[in-house]
Amino acid sequence: MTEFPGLSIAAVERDTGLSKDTLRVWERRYGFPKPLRDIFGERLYSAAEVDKLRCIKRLLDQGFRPSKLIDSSTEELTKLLESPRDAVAGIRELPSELASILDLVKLHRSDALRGLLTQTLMKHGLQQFVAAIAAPLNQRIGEAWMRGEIGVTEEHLYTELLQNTLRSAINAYPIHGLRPKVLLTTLPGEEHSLGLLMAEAMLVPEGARCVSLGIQTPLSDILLAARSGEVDVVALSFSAAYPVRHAVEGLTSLRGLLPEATALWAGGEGVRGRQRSLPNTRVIEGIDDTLAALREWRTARLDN
Amino acid sequence: MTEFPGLSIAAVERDTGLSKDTLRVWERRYGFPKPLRDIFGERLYSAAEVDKLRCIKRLLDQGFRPSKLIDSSTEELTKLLESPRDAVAGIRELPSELASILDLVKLHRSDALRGLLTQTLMKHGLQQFVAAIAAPLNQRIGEAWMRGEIGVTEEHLYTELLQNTLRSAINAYPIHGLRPKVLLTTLPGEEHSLGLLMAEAMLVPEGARCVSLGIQTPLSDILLAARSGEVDVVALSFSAAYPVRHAVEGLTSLRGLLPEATALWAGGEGVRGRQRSLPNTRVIEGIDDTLAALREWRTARLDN
DNA sequence: GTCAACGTTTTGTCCTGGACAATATCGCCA
DNA sequence: TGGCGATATTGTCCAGGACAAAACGTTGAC
Repeated sequence: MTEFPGLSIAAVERDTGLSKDTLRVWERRYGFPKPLRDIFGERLYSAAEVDKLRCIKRLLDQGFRPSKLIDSSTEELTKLLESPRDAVAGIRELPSELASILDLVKLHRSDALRGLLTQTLMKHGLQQFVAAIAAPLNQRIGEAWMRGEIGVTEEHLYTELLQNTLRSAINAYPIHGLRPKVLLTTLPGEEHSLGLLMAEAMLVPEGARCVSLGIQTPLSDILLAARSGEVDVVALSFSAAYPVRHAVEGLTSLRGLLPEATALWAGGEGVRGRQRSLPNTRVIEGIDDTLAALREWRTARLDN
Repeated sequence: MTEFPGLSIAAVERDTGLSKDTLRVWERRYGFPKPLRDIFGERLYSAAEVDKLRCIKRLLDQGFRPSKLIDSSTEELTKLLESPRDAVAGIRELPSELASILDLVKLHRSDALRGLLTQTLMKHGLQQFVAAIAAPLNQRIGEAWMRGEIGVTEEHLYTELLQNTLRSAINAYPIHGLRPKVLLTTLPGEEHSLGLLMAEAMLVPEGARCVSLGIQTPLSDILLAARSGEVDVVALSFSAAYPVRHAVEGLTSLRGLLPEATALWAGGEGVRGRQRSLPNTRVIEGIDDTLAALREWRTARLDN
């Protein structure tokens, strides 16, 4: 490896998501980061500094304040990232925004809805937004549709706009980590993609490397992709509408064909409470449980 | 509607792709843009300024220099954008990027692919990206899939990532204009959503107000939405896989049921060359034709 | 006339250091 | 315990200076 000189401030902005202004003001106030300068006084950030900045950014998104983090070492920060994840499960009463969104859906106020979704996402961060807003909302919308309170149009509109919001946020994450590499998709016949998208939204901020294939990938192609791509986890989503029998059959046969080292996760209403029928498969009970599954995978990997 | 005060510099950066630094230095050097200031001296850009900036950015991407453009009116810039698109921007050497993207798809390099898509989009602007990159690429991928050169996995991966990229860009447009209000969807049975997304991506930068319902909206619900929502145009997308007979039948019956004042557009491979069978429906031949259809609607509206 | 080399202009990005709005945190009192 | 000002923290904005990289224009040799 040739000694690399360092990253420019623009590169660090892209890689960490911290604005140039923020990087400069931190240096002024806290003395970190303290990048070298090139011949002409421009900042050159080291790889170590960028790593630490990435950790800090992630903790920031979880509600920590910069001053509490900036003096810690990268190791301490990493530990903090892994262990005490109550922050996400914490604050749990956001019914006001939830109701507002639901109202806008019923009124077809698509512009306002788009704005409110984005705004709510910004305010709570991606994971909180998914866990506390999007997931409950999906359920409400589904119920309302069953009761005939809302029509197909409203449900479609909501799905589209939520998809835009989530995909924007996912796409904006500068670096999708390394391990585990998670392959996300659904079996043929499953029409719903929101579950997949929500799972991806939970995983990406944790530094998991997500590869989504969207819905309806044939079993043989899932296997092919999992084998050729050095995939650590195959994650499938099943909506309430998916026949349980198909889900269990598909998962069992997939489990038999996948390499033993590859984990298999199954989530969504369609498999809720089916852990007993699915040995060697991790059934994810509710969107929060995604993070638990991830933590389990990581600790298991440390022991080996 | 309440009079909106203006956009902050951060909003304009997101909206136009011009950095804050660039915006400030242009103001200093050229005297444009010259935004108002709020109580506390912060810039507030008007909608007109942002429109002009968008034009300039697009021309910049085509090889013009700022100093030659900055004194022209928005009308002159628009004319420049429309007429000599192929003459000046004869720089149609996009096959290199196209080939790179195709290679990355084949190699499953999802992270690199994501980066390249975003980067290419930034470089060419949303509309150019769709017309010159995304649309041809779709065709290539489709052909390669038919010939067995690529598998389901690759095609799914490509679709997902392109969707992320386009939805991010669409979602980033802060103000979706006012007229025409366009309702985008597909008839039941259509599985492909990329055509819809590309159409939306072409329309949104033109100031059309797009409401997408995603795929597979029943005819009755399309009618309901069109009537209740004061929709000017209903736009449907048909992939090559969609049975022509169904398309023609669906469109004909929809045309009969929609108010006369509501325009009906149909696009995609599935209806290409079918204008003769579809009176009072505007068949959109190719993605570029979307803009022509929009222009027609607007001039027709002026005459009335 | 073509093309390479070199000086000039244009243009985007980076710099410093100051300021302030928005938000979080703390201390107080009911 | 819970509301509510005071205070501290933090991100973003501003001005104006500077310079590297790229585009442009000119010259001269072949």
